[in-house]
Amino acid sequence: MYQQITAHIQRDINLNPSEIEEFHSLLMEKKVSAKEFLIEPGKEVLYEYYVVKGCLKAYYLDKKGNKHILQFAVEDWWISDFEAFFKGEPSSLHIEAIEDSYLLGIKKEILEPLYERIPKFERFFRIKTTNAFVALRSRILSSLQLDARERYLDFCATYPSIEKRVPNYHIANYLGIAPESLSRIRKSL
Amino acid sequence: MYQQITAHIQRDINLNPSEIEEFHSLLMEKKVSAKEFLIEPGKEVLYEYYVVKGCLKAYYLDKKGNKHILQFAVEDWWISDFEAFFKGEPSSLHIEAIEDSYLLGIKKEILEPLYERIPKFERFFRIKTTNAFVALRSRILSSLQLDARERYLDFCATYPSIEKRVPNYHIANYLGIAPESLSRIRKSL
DNA sequence: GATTCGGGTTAACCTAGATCAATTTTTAAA
DNA sequence: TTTAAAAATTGATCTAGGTTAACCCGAATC
Repeated sequence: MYQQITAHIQRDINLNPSEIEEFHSLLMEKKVSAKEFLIEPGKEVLYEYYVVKGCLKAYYLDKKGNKHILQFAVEDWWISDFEAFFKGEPSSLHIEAIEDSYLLGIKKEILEPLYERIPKFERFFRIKTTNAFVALRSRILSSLQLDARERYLDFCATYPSIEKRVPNYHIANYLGIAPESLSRIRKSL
Repeated sequence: MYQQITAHIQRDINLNPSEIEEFHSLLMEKKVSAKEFLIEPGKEVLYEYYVVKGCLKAYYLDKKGNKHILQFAVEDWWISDFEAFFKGEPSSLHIEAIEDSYLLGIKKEILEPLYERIPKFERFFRIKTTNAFVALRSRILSSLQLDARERYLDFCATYPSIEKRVPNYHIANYLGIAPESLSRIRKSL
Protein backbone atom coordinates (compact mmCIF):
# COMPACT_ATOMS: atom_id res chain seq x y z
CA MET A 1 0.00 0.00 0.00
CA TYR A 2 2.95 2.30 0.60
CA GLN A 3 5.13 1.48 -2.41
CA GLN A 4 3.59 4.37 -4.32
CA ILE A 5 4.48 7.15 -1.88
CA THR A 6 7.89 5.57 -1.31
CA ALA A 7 8.66 5.68 -5.02
CA HIS A 8 7.32 9.23 -5.11
CA ILE A 9 9.70 10.39 -2.40
CA GLN A 10 12.68 8.49 -3.73
CA ARG A 11 12.38 10.44 -6.96
CA ASP A 12 13.85 13.40 -5.03
CA ILE A 13 15.81 11.95 -2.12
CA ASN A 14 17.43 8.61 -1.26
CA LEU A 15 16.17 6.76 1.79
CA ASN A 16 17.48 3.62 3.44
CA PRO A 17 15.05 0.89 4.52
CA SER A 18 14.87 2.02 8.13
CA GLU A 19 14.10 5.58 7.12
CA ILE A 20 11.37 4.32 4.80
CA GLU A 21 10.00 2.23 7.65
CA GLU A 22 10.02 5.19 10.00
CA PHE A 23 8.32 7.44 7.48
CA HIS A 24 5.54 4.91 6.85
CA SER A 25 4.85 4.69 10.56
CA LEU A 26 4.13 8.42 10.61
CA LEU A 27 1.48 8.35 7.91
CA MET A 28 -2.24 8.32 8.56
CA GLU A 29 -4.59 6.63 6.08
CA LYS A 30 -7.65 8.58 5.07
CA LYS A 31 -10.57 7.80 2.80
CA VAL A 32 -13.03 10.39 1.51
CA SER A 33 -16.01 9.62 -0.68
CA ALA A 34 -17.00 11.81 -3.62
CA LYS A 35 -18.55 15.11 -2.44
CA GLU A 36 -17.16 14.73 1.06
CA PHE A 37 -14.86 17.35 2.50
CA LEU A 38 -11.28 16.71 3.49
CA ILE A 39 -10.79 20.23 4.79
CA GLU A 40 -13.35 22.88 5.65
CA PRO A 41 -12.93 26.62 6.30
CA GLY A 42 -12.52 27.67 9.90
CA LYS A 43 -11.14 24.33 11.00
CA GLU A 44 -7.55 23.66 11.96
CA VAL A 45 -5.38 22.11 9.25
CA LEU A 46 -3.36 19.42 10.98
CA TYR A 47 -2.36 17.37 7.94
CA GLU A 48 -1.05 17.62 4.46
CA TYR A 49 -2.14 14.78 2.22
CA TYR A 50 -0.61 12.68 -0.51
CA VAL A 51 -3.16 11.34 -3.02
CA VAL A 52 -2.77 7.59 -3.50
CA LYS A 53 -5.97 7.28 -5.53
CA GLY A 54 -8.74 9.69 -6.45
CA CYS A 55 -9.38 13.27 -7.44
CA LEU A 56 -10.06 16.37 -5.35
CA LYS A 57 -10.46 20.12 -5.68
CA ALA A 58 -9.38 22.94 -3.37
CA TYR A 59 -11.51 26.07 -3.60
CA TYR A 60 -12.10 29.38 -1.93
CA LEU A 61 -15.54 30.91 -1.40
CA ASP A 62 -15.45 34.71 -1.59
CA LYS A 63 -17.71 37.22 0.19
CA LYS A 64 -20.14 37.23 -2.71
CA GLY A 65 -20.42 33.47 -2.40
CA ASN A 66 -18.50 32.77 -5.59
CA LYS A 67 -16.35 29.69 -5.72
CA HIS A 68 -12.76 29.86 -7.03
CA ILE A 69 -10.87 26.64 -7.62
CA LEU A 70 -7.21 26.98 -6.67
CA GLN A 71 -6.02 23.47 -7.26
CA PHE A 72 -6.99 20.03 -8.41
CA ALA A 73 -5.19 16.97 -7.10
CA VAL A 74 -4.98 13.48 -8.57
CA GLU A 75 -2.73 10.49 -7.94
CA ASP A 76 0.78 11.40 -6.79
CA TRP A 77 -0.07 15.00 -5.86
CA TRP A 78 -0.06 16.64 -2.45
CA ILE A 79 -3.01 18.66 -1.26
CA SER A 80 -3.88 20.74 1.78
CA ASP A 81 -4.53 24.33 2.71
CA PHE A 82 -0.78 24.85 2.74
CA GLU A 83 -1.00 28.40 4.01
CA ALA A 84 -3.09 27.39 7.00
CA PHE A 85 -1.00 24.26 7.53
CA PHE A 86 2.30 26.16 7.66
CA LYS A 87 1.06 29.11 9.64
CA GLY A 88 -1.06 27.07 12.02
CA GLU A 89 -4.12 29.14 11.14
CA PRO A 90 -7.66 27.92 10.53
CA SER A 91 -8.34 26.94 6.95
CA SER A 92 -9.79 29.38 4.46
CA LEU A 93 -10.35 26.69 1.83
CA HIS A 94 -12.73 23.88 1.13
CA ILE A 95 -11.08 20.71 -0.09
CA GLU A 96 -13.67 18.37 -1.52
CA ALA A 97 -13.35 14.97 -3.17
CA ILE A 98 -14.55 14.85 -6.77
CA GLU A 99 -14.13 11.08 -6.78
CA ASP A 100 -13.83 8.56 -3.95
CA SER A 101 -10.26 9.08 -2.80
CA TYR A 102 -7.62 7.36 -0.73
CA LEU A 103 -5.02 9.58 0.90
CA LEU A 104 -2.01 9.43 3.21
CA GLY A 105 -1.77 12.28 5.67
CA ILE A 106 1.17 13.58 7.61
CA LYS A 107 0.74 15.74 10.68
CA LYS A 108 2.47 19.06 11.07
CA GLU A 109 3.64 18.28 14.59
CA ILE A 110 5.23 15.09 13.30
CA LEU A 111 6.86 16.73 10.33
CA GLU A 112 8.89 19.27 12.32
CA PRO A 113 10.74 16.72 14.50
CA LEU A 114 11.19 14.52 11.42
CA TYR A 115 13.02 17.39 9.74
CA GLU A 116 15.35 17.57 12.74
CA ARG A 117 16.00 13.86 12.84
CA ILE A 118 16.33 13.24 9.11
CA PRO A 119 17.13 16.49 7.28
CA LYS A 120 16.61 14.75 3.95
CA PHE A 121 12.88 15.12 4.58
CA GLU A 122 13.27 18.85 4.96
CA ARG A 123 15.01 18.74 1.59
CA PHE A 124 12.18 16.73 0.10
CA PHE A 125 9.52 19.19 1.21
CA ARG A 126 11.64 22.17 0.21
CA ILE A 127 11.88 20.72 -3.28
CA LYS A 128 8.13 20.06 -3.39
CA THR A 129 7.39 23.59 -2.24
CA THR A 130 9.78 24.99 -4.80
CA ASN A 131 8.07 23.05 -7.57
CA ALA A 132 4.69 24.22 -6.36
CA PHE A 133 5.98 27.79 -6.34
CA VAL A 134 7.17 27.44 -9.91
CA ALA A 135 3.80 26.04 -10.99
CA LEU A 136 1.97 28.97 -9.39
CA ARG A 137 4.33 31.41 -11.06
CA SER A 138 3.55 29.97 -14.43
CA ARG A 139 -0.16 30.14 -13.67
CA ILE A 140 0.19 33.84 -12.94
CA LEU A 141 2.16 34.37 -16.12
CA SER A 142 -0.49 32.63 -18.14
CA SER A 143 -3.25 34.70 -16.57
CA LEU A 144 -1.36 37.89 -17.41
CA GLN A 145 -0.35 36.81 -20.85
CA LEU A 146 -2.96 34.60 -22.42
CA ASP A 147 -6.60 34.99 -23.36
CA ALA A 148 -9.21 32.48 -22.25
CA ARG A 149 -8.74 30.21 -25.26
CA GLU A 150 -4.98 30.05 -24.90
CA ARG A 151 -5.27 29.43 -21.18
CA TYR A 152 -7.58 26.50 -21.82
CA LEU A 153 -5.22 24.97 -24.37
CA ASP A 154 -2.35 25.47 -21.98
CA PHE A 155 -4.31 23.78 -19.21
CA CYS A 156 -5.11 20.79 -21.42
CA ALA A 157 -1.47 20.48 -22.43
CA THR A 158 -0.17 20.81 -18.87
CA TYR A 159 -2.72 18.63 -17.08
CA PRO A 160 -4.11 16.18 -19.64
CA SER A 161 -5.00 13.71 -16.89
CA ILE A 162 -7.13 16.30 -15.13
CA GLU A 163 -8.79 17.65 -18.25
CA LYS A 164 -10.10 14.17 -19.06
CA ARG A 165 -11.31 13.60 -15.56
CA VAL A 166 -13.09 16.64 -14.16
CA PRO A 167 -16.23 18.33 -15.54
CA ASN A 168 -15.72 21.32 -17.81
CA TYR A 169 -17.44 23.76 -15.48
CA HIS A 170 -14.76 23.02 -12.90
CA ILE A 171 -12.04 23.69 -15.44
CA ALA A 172 -13.75 26.93 -16.44
CA ASN A 173 -13.84 27.95 -12.81
CA TYR A 174 -10.15 27.13 -12.36
CA LEU A 175 -9.32 29.19 -15.45
CA GLY A 176 -11.40 32.10 -14.20
CA ILE A 177 -13.93 32.04 -17.05
CA ALA A 178 -17.67 31.35 -17.30
CA PRO A 179 -18.68 27.80 -18.26
CA GLU A 180 -20.58 29.25 -21.24
CA SER A 181 -17.36 30.85 -22.45
CA LEU A 182 -15.49 27.58 -22.15
CA SER A 183 -18.24 25.88 -24.10
CA ARG A 184 -17.88 28.48 -26.89
CA ILE A 185 -14.12 28.06 -26.87
CA ARG A 186 -14.38 24.30 -27.14
CA LYS A 187 -16.83 24.63 -30.01
CA SER A 188 -14.43 26.89 -31.88
CA LEU A 189 -11.43 24.53 -31.60
CA MET B 1 27.27 46.15 5.92
CA TYR B 2 25.97 42.70 6.77
CA GLN B 3 23.91 43.46 9.87
CA GLN B 4 20.80 43.85 7.76
CA ILE B 5 20.83 40.40 6.17
CA THR B 6 21.87 38.84 9.48
CA ALA B 7 18.86 40.34 11.23
CA HIS B 8 16.70 39.25 8.32
CA ILE B 9 17.81 35.63 8.64
CA GLN B 10 17.64 35.57 12.42
CA ARG B 11 13.96 36.44 12.19
CA ASP B 12 13.43 32.80 11.12
CA ILE B 13 16.38 30.82 12.48
CA ASN B 14 18.97 31.23 15.23
CA LEU B 15 22.59 31.37 14.25
CA ASN B 16 25.69 31.41 16.41
CA PRO B 17 28.52 33.87 15.65
CA SER B 18 30.62 31.36 13.74
CA GLU B 19 27.67 30.39 11.55
CA ILE B 20 27.01 34.05 10.87
CA GLU B 21 30.66 34.52 10.01
CA GLU B 22 30.59 31.56 7.66
CA PHE B 23 27.43 32.74 5.95
CA HIS B 24 28.84 36.21 5.36
CA SER B 25 31.92 34.74 3.75
CA LEU B 26 29.70 33.05 1.15
CA LEU B 27 27.97 36.22 0.00
CA MET B 28 28.90 38.21 -3.08
CA GLU B 29 28.32 41.96 -3.18
CA LYS B 30 26.65 43.30 -6.28
CA LYS B 31 25.73 46.79 -7.40
CA VAL B 32 23.41 47.58 -10.28
CA SER B 33 22.53 51.07 -11.48
CA ALA B 34 19.01 52.06 -12.48
CA LYS B 35 18.03 50.51 -15.83
CA GLU B 36 20.81 47.96 -15.69
CA PHE B 37 20.01 44.26 -15.78
CA LEU B 38 20.77 41.87 -12.98
CA ILE B 39 19.50 38.89 -14.92
CA GLU B 40 18.79 38.53 -18.63
CA PRO B 41 16.90 35.82 -20.52
CA GLY B 42 18.98 33.01 -21.94
CA LYS B 43 21.76 33.43 -19.42
CA GLU B 44 22.50 31.07 -16.59
CA VAL B 45 21.16 32.06 -13.19
CA LEU B 46 23.93 31.36 -10.72
CA TYR B 47 22.76 33.53 -7.85
CA GLU B 48 19.77 34.50 -5.83
CA TYR B 49 19.96 38.00 -4.41
CA TYR B 50 18.99 39.72 -1.21
CA VAL B 51 18.19 43.43 -1.65
CA VAL B 52 20.14 45.55 0.83
CA LYS B 53 19.12 48.81 -0.82
CA GLY B 54 17.21 49.69 -3.97
CA CYS B 55 14.28 48.63 -6.08
CA LEU B 56 14.03 46.15 -8.96
CA LYS B 57 11.48 44.49 -11.19
CA ALA B 58 11.35 40.96 -12.62
CA TYR B 59 9.46 40.65 -15.88
CA TYR B 60 8.73 38.27 -18.68
CA LEU B 61 8.57 39.27 -22.35
CA ASP B 62 6.03 37.18 -24.27
CA LYS B 63 6.07 36.18 -27.96
CA LYS B 64 4.10 39.29 -28.90
CA GLY B 65 6.75 41.40 -27.17
CA ASN B 66 4.49 42.36 -24.27
CA LYS B 67 6.08 42.81 -20.90
CA HIS B 68 4.57 41.21 -17.78
CA ILE B 69 5.92 42.15 -14.38
CA LEU B 70 6.02 39.18 -12.04
CA GLN B 71 7.63 40.72 -9.02
CA PHE B 72 9.02 43.90 -7.54
CA ALA B 73 11.74 43.77 -4.92
CA VAL B 74 12.78 46.40 -2.41
CA GLU B 75 14.90 46.35 0.76
CA ASP B 76 14.80 43.02 2.61
CA TRP B 77 13.36 41.02 -0.30
CA TRP B 78 14.95 38.22 -2.27
CA ILE B 79 14.93 38.26 -6.05
CA SER B 80 16.08 35.97 -8.85
CA ASP B 81 14.61 33.86 -11.58
CA PHE B 82 13.88 31.21 -8.97
CA GLU B 83 12.66 28.67 -11.48
CA ALA B 84 15.84 28.89 -13.54
CA PHE B 85 17.96 29.06 -10.39
CA PHE B 86 16.51 25.88 -8.90
CA LYS B 87 16.34 23.90 -12.10
CA GLY B 88 19.69 25.07 -13.43
CA GLU B 89 18.05 26.29 -16.63
CA PRO B 90 18.75 29.51 -18.53
CA SER B 91 16.69 32.44 -17.36
CA SER B 92 13.39 33.32 -18.98
CA LEU B 93 13.12 36.63 -17.10
CA HIS B 94 14.61 40.06 -17.19
CA ILE B 95 15.47 41.48 -13.80
CA GLU B 96 16.12 45.18 -14.09
CA ALA B 97 16.96 47.78 -11.47
CA ILE B 98 14.40 50.58 -11.18
CA GLU B 99 16.71 52.44 -8.81
CA ASP B 100 20.44 52.09 -8.14
CA SER B 101 20.59 48.97 -6.02
CA TYR B 102 22.95 47.17 -3.71
CA LEU B 103 22.52 43.41 -3.41
CA LEU B 104 24.06 40.37 -1.75
CA GLY B 105 24.13 37.27 -3.92
CA ILE B 106 24.50 33.66 -2.95
CA LYS B 107 25.55 31.04 -5.46
CA LYS B 108 23.56 27.90 -6.05
CA GLU B 109 26.64 25.67 -5.85
CA ILE B 110 27.47 27.18 -2.48
CA LEU B 111 23.97 26.87 -1.13
CA GLU B 112 23.66 23.11 -1.57
CA PRO B 113 26.73 22.19 0.53
CA LEU B 114 25.71 24.82 3.06
CA TYR B 115 22.39 23.01 3.50
CA GLU B 116 24.36 19.82 4.22
CA ARG B 117 26.68 21.45 6.69
CA ILE B 118 24.14 23.62 8.50
CA PRO B 119 20.60 22.30 7.96
CA LYS B 120 19.19 25.44 9.59
CA PHE B 121 19.85 27.18 6.28
CA GLU B 122 17.77 24.65 4.46
CA ARG B 123 15.05 25.46 6.96
CA PHE B 124 15.47 29.17 6.35
CA PHE B 125 15.09 28.84 2.60
CA ARG B 126 12.21 26.41 2.94
CA ILE B 127 10.40 28.98 5.07
CA LYS B 128 11.14 31.75 2.55
CA THR B 129 9.91 29.59 -0.31
CA THR B 130 6.79 28.71 1.63
CA ASN B 131 6.05 32.37 2.25
CA ALA B 132 6.62 33.18 -1.40
CA PHE B 133 4.28 30.35 -2.32
CA VAL B 134 1.59 31.73 -0.05
CA ALA B 135 2.01 35.22 -1.54
CA LEU B 136 1.61 33.83 -5.06
CA ARG B 137 -1.46 31.90 -4.02
CA SER B 138 -3.09 35.04 -2.74
CA ARG B 139 -2.17 36.85 -5.95
CA ILE B 140 -3.95 34.15 -7.94
CA LEU B 141 -6.97 34.34 -5.68
CA SER B 142 -7.15 38.08 -6.10
CA SER B 143 -6.90 37.80 -9.88
CA LEU B 144 -9.77 35.29 -9.89
CA GLN B 145 -11.88 37.13 -7.41
CA LEU B 146 -11.40 40.86 -7.71
CA ASP B 147 -11.95 43.43 -10.44
CA ALA B 148 -9.23 45.87 -11.45
CA ARG B 149 -10.18 48.49 -8.87
CA GLU B 150 -10.22 46.05 -5.99
CA ARG B 151 -6.94 44.54 -7.09
CA TYR B 152 -5.33 47.97 -7.11
CA LEU B 153 -6.60 48.78 -3.62
CA ASP B 154 -5.40 45.40 -2.43
CA PHE B 155 -1.98 46.05 -3.93
CA CYS B 156 -1.70 49.45 -2.23
CA ALA B 157 -2.69 47.91 1.10
CA THR B 158 -0.30 44.97 0.77
CA TYR B 159 2.74 46.80 -0.64
CA PRO B 160 2.47 50.44 0.41
CA SER B 161 6.24 50.87 0.16
CA ILE B 162 6.21 49.76 -3.46
CA GLU B 163 3.15 51.75 -4.47
CA LYS B 164 4.88 54.95 -3.36
CA ARG B 165 8.06 54.10 -5.14
CA VAL B 166 7.42 52.72 -8.60
CA PRO B 167 5.66 54.45 -11.51
CA ASN B 168 1.97 53.71 -11.97
CA TYR B 169 2.39 52.12 -15.36
CA HIS B 170 4.54 49.47 -13.73
CA ILE B 171 1.86 48.81 -11.15
CA ALA B 172 -0.76 48.60 -13.90
CA ASN B 173 1.42 46.09 -15.70
CA TYR B 174 1.86 44.02 -12.53
CA LEU B 175 -1.90 44.04 -11.99
CA GLY B 176 -2.54 43.03 -15.58
CA ILE B 177 -4.44 46.17 -16.57
CA ALA B 178 -3.78 49.00 -19.05
CA PRO B 179 -2.14 52.13 -17.61
CA GLU B 180 -5.11 54.13 -18.90
CA SER B 181 -7.43 51.95 -16.85
CA LEU B 182 -5.35 52.44 -13.73
CA SER B 183 -5.45 56.17 -14.30
CA ARG B 184 -9.25 56.08 -14.48
CA ILE B 185 -9.42 53.94 -11.36
CA ARG B 186 -7.21 56.36 -9.45
CA LYS B 187 -9.31 59.28 -10.59
CA SER B 188 -12.45 57.59 -9.32
CA LEU B 189 -11.12 56.90 -5.80
C1' DG C 1 -40.98 4.05 -19.63
C1' DA C 2 -41.22 8.56 -17.29
C1' DT C 3 -38.52 11.71 -14.50
C1' DT C 4 -35.20 13.98 -12.24
C1' DC C 5 -30.49 15.71 -12.24
C1' DG C 6 -25.78 16.83 -13.47
C1' DG C 7 -23.50 18.69 -17.10
C1' DG C 8 -23.17 21.00 -21.50
C1' DT C 9 -24.71 24.14 -25.24
C1' DT C 10 -26.88 28.17 -27.62
C1' DA C 11 -28.45 32.80 -28.41
C1' DA C 12 -29.28 37.77 -27.20
C1' DC C 13 -27.62 41.23 -24.78
C1' DC C 14 -24.35 43.91 -21.70
C1' DT C 15 -20.20 45.70 -19.44
C1' DA C 16 -15.33 46.08 -17.75
C1' DG C 17 -11.57 47.15 -19.44
C1' DA C 18 -8.64 47.31 -23.87
C1' DT C 19 -7.12 50.05 -27.60
C1' DC C 20 -6.16 54.17 -30.20
C1' DA C 21 -5.06 58.81 -30.49
C1' DA C 22 -4.26 63.08 -28.58
C1' DT C 23 -2.93 66.14 -24.90
C1' DT C 24 -0.98 67.49 -20.42
C1' DT C 25 2.11 67.15 -16.61
C1' DT C 26 6.42 65.86 -14.55
C1' DT C 27 11.13 64.87 -14.61
C1' DA C 28 15.55 64.96 -16.32
C1' DA C 29 18.97 66.41 -19.29
C1' DA C 30 21.47 69.74 -22.00
C1' DT D 1 16.13 77.94 -18.93
C1' DT D 2 14.94 75.44 -22.70
C1' DT D 3 14.19 71.12 -24.62
C1' DA D 4 13.36 66.57 -24.65
C1' DA D 5 11.93 62.39 -22.75
C1' DA D 6 9.05 59.84 -19.46
C1' DA D 7 4.76 59.34 -17.21
C1' DA D 8 -0.05 60.31 -16.59
C1' DT D 9 -4.55 61.66 -18.23
C1' DT D 10 -8.66 62.09 -21.23
C1' DG D 11 -12.09 60.96 -24.65
C1' DA D 12 -13.98 57.94 -28.26
C1' DT D 13 -14.49 53.54 -29.69
C1' DC D 14 -14.23 48.47 -29.64
C1' DT D 15 -14.31 43.65 -27.96
C1' DA D 16 -13.62 39.48 -25.01
C1' DG D 17 -15.99 37.46 -22.12
C1' DG D 18 -19.85 37.90 -18.57
C1' DT D 19 -24.83 37.42 -17.69
C1' DT D 20 -29.35 35.70 -18.24
C1' DA D 21 -32.38 32.47 -19.69
C1' DA D 22 -33.75 28.77 -22.23
C1' DC D 23 -32.90 24.30 -23.96
C1' DC D 24 -30.60 19.68 -24.66
C1' DC D 25 -28.84 15.18 -23.48
C1' DG D 26 -27.32 11.08 -21.12
C1' DA D 27 -27.39 8.55 -16.97
C1' DA D 28 -29.20 7.43 -12.84
C1' DT D 29 -33.55 6.82 -10.11
C1' DC D 30 -38.37 5.96 -9.54
